[in-house]
Amino acid sequence: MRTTIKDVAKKANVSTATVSLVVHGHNRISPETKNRVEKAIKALNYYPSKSARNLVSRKTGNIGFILTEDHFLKTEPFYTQIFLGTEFEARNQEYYILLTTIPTNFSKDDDLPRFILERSIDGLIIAGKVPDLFIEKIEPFNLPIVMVDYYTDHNAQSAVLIDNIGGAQQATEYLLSLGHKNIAFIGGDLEHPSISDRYHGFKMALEKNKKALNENLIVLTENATSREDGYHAAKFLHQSQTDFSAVFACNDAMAIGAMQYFKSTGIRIPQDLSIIGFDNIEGDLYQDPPLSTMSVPKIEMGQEALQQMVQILSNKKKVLKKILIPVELIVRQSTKQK
Amino acid sequence: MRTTIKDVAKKANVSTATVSLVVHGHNRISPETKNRVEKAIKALNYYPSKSARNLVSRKTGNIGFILTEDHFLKTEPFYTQIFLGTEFEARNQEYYILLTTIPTNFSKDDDLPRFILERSIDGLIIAGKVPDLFIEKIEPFNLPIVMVDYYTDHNAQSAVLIDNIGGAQQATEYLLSLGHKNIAFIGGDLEHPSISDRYHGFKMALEKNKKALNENLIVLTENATSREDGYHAAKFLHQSQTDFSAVFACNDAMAIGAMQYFKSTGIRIPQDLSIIGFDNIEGDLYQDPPLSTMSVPKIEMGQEALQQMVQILSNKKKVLKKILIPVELIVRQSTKQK
DNA sequence: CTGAAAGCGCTAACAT
DNA sequence: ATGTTAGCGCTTTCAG
Repeated sequence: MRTTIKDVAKKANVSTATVSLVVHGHNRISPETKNRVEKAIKALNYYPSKSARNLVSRKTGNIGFILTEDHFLKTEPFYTQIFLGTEFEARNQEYYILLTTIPTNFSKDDDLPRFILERSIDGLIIAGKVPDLFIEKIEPFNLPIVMVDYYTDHNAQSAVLIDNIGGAQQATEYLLSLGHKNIAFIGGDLEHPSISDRYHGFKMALEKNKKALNENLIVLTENATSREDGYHAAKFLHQSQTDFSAVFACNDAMAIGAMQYFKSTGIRIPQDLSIIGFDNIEGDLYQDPPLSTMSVPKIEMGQEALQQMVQILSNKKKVLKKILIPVELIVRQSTKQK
Repeated sequence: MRTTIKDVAKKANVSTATVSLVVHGHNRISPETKNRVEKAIKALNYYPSKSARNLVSRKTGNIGFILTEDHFLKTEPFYTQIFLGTEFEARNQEYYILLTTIPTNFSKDDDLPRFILERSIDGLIIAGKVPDLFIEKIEPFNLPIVMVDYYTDHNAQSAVLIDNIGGAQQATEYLLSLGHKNIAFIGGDLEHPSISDRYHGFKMALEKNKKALNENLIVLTENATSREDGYHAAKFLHQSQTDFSAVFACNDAMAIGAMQYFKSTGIRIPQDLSIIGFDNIEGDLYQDPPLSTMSVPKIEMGQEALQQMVQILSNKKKVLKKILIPVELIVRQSTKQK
C-alpha cells in the first residue's frame, strides 16, 4: 500500500491539512512543524496521489497534444522535436502530455480523440496543419487551445508560429547580397500558411530591393513539399530555359531534392548555382555540399507552446497571443558569391 | 459544471450505484432500468470522471512509454511507428499513453521520468535499447514492464521482439536460392541484440547450407548503423578486393548507404550486385532500384506490447512472455538471380 | 434487482 | 499556527 497523507500526518503528529499546506509551500506553517513534516515525507517517501488531487481540483494535470498521422510519421522529425519541446517543458510545469494522432483526412465520421471526449485534458496543443473540420468539432468542448506552426482564425486561439515571412525575406536578401539577380522560388500548396508566408517573404524582399519578379522562376507543385517534389520542381525550372543563378526552396526537403536533380544534370553547386532551404533539418549536413538554410528552433517552439498553455490555464483571462519565433540564417556550402 | 453520475441517477430515477453498474455492463440490472439509464447517459452526455475512477480503483489508467532521445528523433520513424501502434491499441483498451524520452546516455545523476516517481502509471513499455543503468534504477518501483525490440534479462520482463534470427536466415537463404555463392554481411555494434541476432541468422543460414563463412566478407562498423555507416562499410568491402555478388545489410539504412557507394563506383544493382536490407522503411521505395528487404510490422509490435501490458495488468499472475514477431521477405528490384 | 452508505486521498473553508 | 470536516465523483460491499 502506498503511503498517503494520513501516514505522513500521523508520523509527524499533525493533521492532514497541515501536511497539505506544507506540501504546497504555504508560509503560514511554523518552521518547526514544517521541518517535522518534511522529514516525515522523506522518511515515508511520500508522493501525493495525482488522482485524489485531480478529483478535488477538477483538473486533470494533462495536456493533449495532437497532430495528424502523416506529420507524426514523416521522415523528418520536425513535429517530433516540437513534441519533445513541450514534453520537456511539461516536466518543469508538472503536467503530463497525452499525445495522439488524428487521421490526416479527418472526416466527420471520425471520432474525436478519447481524451477530449472523456475530458481527460485541461488544454490542447495542436501541432501542424489539421483539417478545419477537426477544429470545428472540438469547439463545443471549450478547451483552451494553443496551435503550433499552424493557424486558422476559425475560432481564435493562441499560436506559436515560425516567423516565415521574416525568415524568407532574410534568406532572399542574403542571396541578393551575394550578387544573385535571378532567383527562383520553388514551393508547394499555397493554402498552407507556412508556405504562402515564405512565398510572400520572398516577394517582399524582391520588392524592397526593387527587383522584378519573374513568373517563370516561380514553381509551385500541386501539394506536397517532399524531396521528390523538389526534384521535379527543379527539373521543370531547368527545362523552362529561364536564366537563374540561385534557388530559394520553401523547405529543406525540396531543396535537397532540387539539388539532387541539378547535380544529375551536371550543374555544380555552389559554383554554378546557389541553393538555400528553410527548416534546418538534420539531413542538410549530409548533403554534398551541406545545405545553407534558415534554422527553425523546434524544441523551443514546443516549450513556448506549453508555457503559453500554462499561462492560459493559470490566468482565467484568455489572452490570445500569436508568438512569432525568429529564425536564423545558417550559411553552409550550398550558397556562394556570384 | 460537468455532468456527474448523480445527475444521471436523478434523471433516470435510480441510485448512483445502479448507474455505475450499467456503465460497467453488469448483467444483474433489468433491461428496463438499463435502458432508462442509458438514455439518461446519452441525453446528459455523461462520461465518468477518470480521476474519481482512478482514485477508487487505485489505478491511474496510464501506461508509460519510454525511449531514448536519439531513438525518438531518428530520421526513420521506426519507434515512432511502434509508439503509434501502442497508442492505437490503448484507445481500444481504455488506457492513456504517457510518452517520455530519457537521455541516450542515461547516467546515475539523471532523474527518472516524473510519471515513475509520482507513480502516475500502471505499467511501463520500454522501446528500443536503453541503458542498463536505467533498468536497474526503475527496478525498485516494481512496475510491470514490457520491452519492445530490446531485451535484457537484468530483471525479467515480458518482451515483444522481432524474429531477427529467423528473418536474417530467410534473407540469406533467399540470396542463396538466387545462386549467390559469396554473400557479404555489413552491420554494426554486436552488443545490440538485434544486430547480433541478424548476424547469427546470417551465419546459421550459411552453415545450414554448407557454405563456408568468409571473414573478409563481414564488415562491422564501430557503433551506428546509419546510411553513412553503410556507405563506409561498402567502401571498405569494395576495397578489400574480395569477391562477392550479394550483400545482406543488417538494416535498410546501411543497405541504402551501401547502394549509394556501389553505384558511385559504377557497380550496377542488381545486375552486378544484389543487395537486401532489413526493416522495410519508407525510404526503400524511393531508391533506385527499390530495395528488397525484410519487413518488420512496427505498428503491430506496438499493439502487441500494449496487449501484453493489459494482460499483465488484469491477471495478477506475472507471466513473462517473449513474443517473437515474424518478418516477411519483400522482393523488390535490388536483388536478382545470379 | 436495486439502494444506502462507506470510503478512495486530498483540498479548502471554517474553527479553534 | 494548526485542526476539523465536508466534499470531489465514483465503486463496492452489504442490505433489502
